Amino acid sequence: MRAIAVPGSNSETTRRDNLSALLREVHLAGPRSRSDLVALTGLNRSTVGDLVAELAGQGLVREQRGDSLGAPGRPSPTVHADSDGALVLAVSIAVHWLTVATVGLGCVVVERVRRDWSGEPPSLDRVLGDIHEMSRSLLARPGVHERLVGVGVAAVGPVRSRDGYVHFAPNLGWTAVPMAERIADLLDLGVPVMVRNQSDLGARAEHLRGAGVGVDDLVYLYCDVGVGAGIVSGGRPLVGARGYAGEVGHMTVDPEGSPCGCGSRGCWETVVGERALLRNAGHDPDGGVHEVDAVLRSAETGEPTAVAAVEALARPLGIGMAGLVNLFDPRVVVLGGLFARLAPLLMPGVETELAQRVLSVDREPVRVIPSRLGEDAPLLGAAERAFEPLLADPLRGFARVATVRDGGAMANV
Amino acid sequence: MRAIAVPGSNSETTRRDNLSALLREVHLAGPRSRSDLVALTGLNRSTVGDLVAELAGQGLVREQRGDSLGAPGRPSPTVHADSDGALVLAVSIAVHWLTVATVGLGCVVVERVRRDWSGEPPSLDRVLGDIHEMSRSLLARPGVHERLVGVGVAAVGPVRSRDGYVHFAPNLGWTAVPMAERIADLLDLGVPVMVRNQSDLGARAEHLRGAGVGVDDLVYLYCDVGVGAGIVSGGRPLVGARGYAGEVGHMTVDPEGSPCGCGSRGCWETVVGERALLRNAGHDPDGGVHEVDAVLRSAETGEPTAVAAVEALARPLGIGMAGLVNLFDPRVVVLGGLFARLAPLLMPGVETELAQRVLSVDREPVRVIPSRLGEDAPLLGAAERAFEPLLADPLRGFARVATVRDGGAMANV
DNA sequence: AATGTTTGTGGTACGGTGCAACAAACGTGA
DNA sequence: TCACGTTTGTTGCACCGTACCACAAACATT
Repeated sequence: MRAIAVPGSNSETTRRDNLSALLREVHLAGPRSRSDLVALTGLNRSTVGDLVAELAGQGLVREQRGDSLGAPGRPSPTVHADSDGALVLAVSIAVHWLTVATVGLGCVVVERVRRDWSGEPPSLDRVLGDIHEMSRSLLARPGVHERLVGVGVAAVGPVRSRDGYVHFAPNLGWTAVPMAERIADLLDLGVPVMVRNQSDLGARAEHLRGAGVGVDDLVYLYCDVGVGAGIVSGGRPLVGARGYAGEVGHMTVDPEGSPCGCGSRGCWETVVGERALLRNAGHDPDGGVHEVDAVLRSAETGEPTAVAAVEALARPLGIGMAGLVNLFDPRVVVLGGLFARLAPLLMPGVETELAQRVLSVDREPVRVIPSRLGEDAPLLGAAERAFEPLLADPLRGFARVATVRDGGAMANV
Repeated sequence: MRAIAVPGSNSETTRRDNLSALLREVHLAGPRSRSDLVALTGLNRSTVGDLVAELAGQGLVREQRGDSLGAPGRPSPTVHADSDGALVLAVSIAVHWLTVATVGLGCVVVERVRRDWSGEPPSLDRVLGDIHEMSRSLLARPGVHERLVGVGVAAVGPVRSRDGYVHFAPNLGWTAVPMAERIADLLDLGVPVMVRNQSDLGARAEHLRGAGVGVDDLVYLYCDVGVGAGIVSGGRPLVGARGYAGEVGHMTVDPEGSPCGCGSRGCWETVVGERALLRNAGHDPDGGVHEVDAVLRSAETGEPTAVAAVEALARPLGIGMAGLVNLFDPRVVVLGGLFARLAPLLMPGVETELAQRVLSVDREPVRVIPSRLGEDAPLLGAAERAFEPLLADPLRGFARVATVRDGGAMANV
């Protein structure tokens, strides 16, 4: 017989779902009066009072005397997420830098540390060592351990969602890294470690707290060195069967094009990625962040070859983006990473291709906008992902787990 | 304040969800013993008994004495969906033909009528007239009206899910058709009329009852005259902000390619669609179904130019498919419509491109398989879509609606 | 200061599922 | 043929969660 299709509901699931809805609301949307929560959920006043009291008892939310804003009637107390009530450790691994932060409920960054790498891409051991060291200083603060509910990691390359395994990261030269397991062993915290692709987490952050708030269908295009996308469709992240969805960088755009690090040729990434920009500008394609900065500064001053190098990305970017728009029908495309920095120079060329190639149905044109969270998007997305089990079940979120590498049931969330 | 994010749960929603889970199970998976339902849902024996009794009271399911299959213990009665308990009218509009059917719960086709068009594509009025006439004979059967819960329509071209509006259908020469409204006015049945794109509905049918049963992540590639895709991700259909997701036919594959009916140029559809096949074979690109049959028969006998014409589709098909696989990370790609008929000849070339261009992470290779439902897929998907409101809320499914054009809350299901 | 409005609070009612005991229906083995 | 173990339906009751109602508290208005 088939596995459980839809597990049945009972009073426990009802309670859990309602607690989850309230905690998620104050976590994502900020402080809310209790009467607002009544209106939002449609639940009864007494029920909301009871639920909020339970969340407050767990230390997850706090209530403050409501201030009357000139309205008649008894003021409703304000409920807000307690940023000390639960914490996560968020890690963002990029090709050129590493960020580690402790983040409190409500997505409040408590403390953050960043380390830049220059020259050659760092080895895996170097990165793991840095994560270890930087985390230790953050976790040493009093009370942090007790309130820690998870670790979220944004990684370069395709990540298998089931167990946070990174099969390869061509732009870092890594292969076969059981990333979640390595980090879990390293930190030994007894909380779940969730590893996801940086683009997927960037999309999550922009959707929940950035340029895509309130937009349930968006495509987030991210360029670190390679190019990836995170897709939110119907308010849910698109993950795919194993977690590899969104690998737009390796769509073939020219069957006879240049070889790509992935083994194929003519991948989109070879014509719109960081290396393509540097090559266009006559710089060393592997020059890294400093060379990119140099090209950007030149382009901003109007230096012709630099401007031309940037603008040469616009057409293939626009053509590929048009395909993505036809595929996903998003309301918004958010440009992240390098694309966000290049946005002013890229937009005219991109818009030209979109106008020509997006299926012109009745819709208002797709809005293409730069990221609002910038380089922090993957980090904040990692934090949000780590909070997810607590938000889904506020009473069990603190349970220490035996298996610390992701969670089967929550693999595709 | 923001709109309701997550409506609260109470005992009513619990009851509704559990009734829905049971009805959906017997509708989709066929007859189930009550003890199976207990195991599947995790609900208590008494609860399942009560729920089944309520569904039986509504005439939606029936119980039969269970036959003991040599196992000890009291036999559990078999619960099966009552195919007379609820009916939908399913309509499938293709470029070359039209099918109308009444379909009972459990997706039992009660009666079906098909009409082929030859020569020029039919006018909108002709099609609507045929739908009217064919439906009337099906609906004239005694008892049909009372048990009818909805109308599902598979249409050519992008369909706006909110209201079933077809902005244009280039392969039929239609523009600006409020299809759901037109059909609702035509039939005047007082039940919701849901119009969706044929590829989206084909994907739904293959997912629920065809080649993709049990596969929660699949891409369904459908070729009627144009090329479209229906995507199921995480068990849910991908719809996009307005319902236009999956328009793969108009991804640019050659920026300088031939012009397409959509106004752009170099669209995928121009190199892998029906017209491309006929052009490759030296036939009239607009020759329609008879010319296609002629090419297929020649190819099957090994006639070289016909074989070459088919095989010439394989490479661009494989390249584009590789991009889709990288984007969606499906477990299965289902070939529908013309692609299913061409599958044996196309597969070698397609597999070559996939092997080269799909990001070779640890996954087992994507399986590319032909449709199991063939030309019926969009029809059955339309039926499934029409059953959805009943399955989601078995007690209210029979309520006659004032607004018969789709449903706001269920627009993106 | 009186009044109307809005909201929190506490007690009770209602609905849904879970549980335990019993009965029914089967196969097995003496 | 009958006693026994096993599995499952059935029934009455307990438990849990939310809804409802009445009342009190806290505000603005007049």
